[in-house]
Amino acid sequence: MSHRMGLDRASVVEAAAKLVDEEGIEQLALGRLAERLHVKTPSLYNHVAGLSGLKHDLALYCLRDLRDYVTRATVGKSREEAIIALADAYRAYARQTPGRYALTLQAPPPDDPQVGATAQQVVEVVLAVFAPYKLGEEDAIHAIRGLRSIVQGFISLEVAGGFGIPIDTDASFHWLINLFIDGLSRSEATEKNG
Amino acid sequence: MSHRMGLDRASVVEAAAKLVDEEGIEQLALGRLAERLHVKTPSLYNHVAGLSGLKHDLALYCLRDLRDYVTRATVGKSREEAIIALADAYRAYARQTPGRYALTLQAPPPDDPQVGATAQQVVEVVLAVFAPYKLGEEDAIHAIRGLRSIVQGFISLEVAGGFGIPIDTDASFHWLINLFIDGLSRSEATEKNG
DNA sequence: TTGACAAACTAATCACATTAGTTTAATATA
DNA sequence: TATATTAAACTAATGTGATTAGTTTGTCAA
Repeated sequence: MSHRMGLDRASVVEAAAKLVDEEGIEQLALGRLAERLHVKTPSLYNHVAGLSGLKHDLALYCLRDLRDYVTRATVGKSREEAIIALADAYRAYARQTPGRYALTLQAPPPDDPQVGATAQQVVEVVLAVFAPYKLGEEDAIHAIRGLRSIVQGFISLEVAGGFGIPIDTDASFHWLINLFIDGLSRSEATEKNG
Repeated sequence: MSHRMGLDRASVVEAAAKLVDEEGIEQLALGRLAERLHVKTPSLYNHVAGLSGLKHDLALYCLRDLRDYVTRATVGKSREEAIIALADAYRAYARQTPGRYALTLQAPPPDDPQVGATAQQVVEVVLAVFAPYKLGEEDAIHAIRGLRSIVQGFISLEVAGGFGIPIDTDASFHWLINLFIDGLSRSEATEKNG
C-alpha cells in the first residue's frame, strides 16, 4: 500500500540512530533499517549513499549531537565546575545513546570538511573551558588531548564492560577527573612562578 | 600444490593477525584469509569456528600477545620508570600492530574463561607497577582504571587520526602520563600525612 | 491537463558466510 | 604390506545482505 512514505535524508539518519541505540551497532543493516521505515531496502538509496554513506551521515549527525550536548552542559560554568560538567556530559551521552557513541569511535572520516568543522567546534568548547587556566599554547593542546583521552578511554572501557570489578565506576571517573584538574592547577601555578 | 597444507588453528590465527595489521580490520574476511593461505574458504572451518570463532581466537591471541609485551617492558623497573615503560609499551604495541590493537577494542567476550584469565594477568602486571605507591585498595582500583583509560583513550584517538593539529603527540602523551604520575605521588603523600 | 521529477518499487547481481557431502592424503593397525 | 580410520582439503549449494539497473507512479508546477 501506498507509495510516498515521507522519507528524506534526515529521517533516515535519525531512524538509523535509533536503531543502533536500541539494537546495537552490529545490527546496523540497510534491510533492518528499511523494515523499520516500512520501505524496501533499495529505496534507501534515494536518500543516502548506501551503507557507507549512511554511516558517514550518521557519524556527522552524532558528532553534531555531541557538540550541542557538551555546549549546553558547559555554558555559564568555569574551571573545575566546567571540566566536571564537560566530562559528565560526555559520559552521559555515551550511556544514554550507546550506539551513537560507539559510532563516533569507528574511524570517522577525517577528510570530510563538515566533520572537520564540527570537530573543531567541539575542540573550541573544550578550549573555552580551559581558558581560565591561562595555559600556554602548547600546554593547552596537551590539556585538550589529555582530557579527551581520559574521557574517551574511560567511557570506552566502561561501555565495553572492561571494568570487571564491581567497584563504583562513578567514583573512579571522578577520581581521575579530579587528578587531572589538580594537575592542571599545578601546571598553572608552575607557569605563574616560573 | 594440492592437498594437506600444513594448517592448524595457530597458523590460521597468526595469518589473520598479519592480515588485519597489513590490510585493516575491515578486511578480515574468510575468503581473503583463505586466499593468503592458498586454500578455499570452507577449509578454514576445519580449524576455526567460522568468522566469529576466528575473531574470538584472534582476540585471545592478541590479548596474550599484549600481556607478554607489557610484562617484558616492565620487569626490573619501578615507580615512574615502570609506569612510563608500561604506557610506552602499550602505545608501541598499538602502533606496530594496529590491526591487532583495534581488535582488542572490539567487544572482547567477557564470559570466556581464557580471556578472563589473560585479562586478569594484565591487571596484575599493572597492579605490580603500582605496588610501590602503597595505595589503598580502592585507590589502587581507581589508579588502574585511570591509567588504562588514559592509555587506551590516547592511543585510540591517535590511531584514529583524532589529533588533527601537528603538534608532537609524543610530548602530549608524556605530558599526560607525567600528570598522572604526579597525581599518584600526591595521592601517596596525602595518604601518609592523613 | 500535461510534463518533469522524485520516491518508491521489482528483479538481478555480487560478495561473503555457512553447511552438507565428497575426496584423498597421512597415519595407525592388523 | 594391506587395510581402516581420521582429518584436511575439496565442490556444490544455500542464505543473507549490499548494490545496481530499470520501471512504475505519486506529486507538483506550468
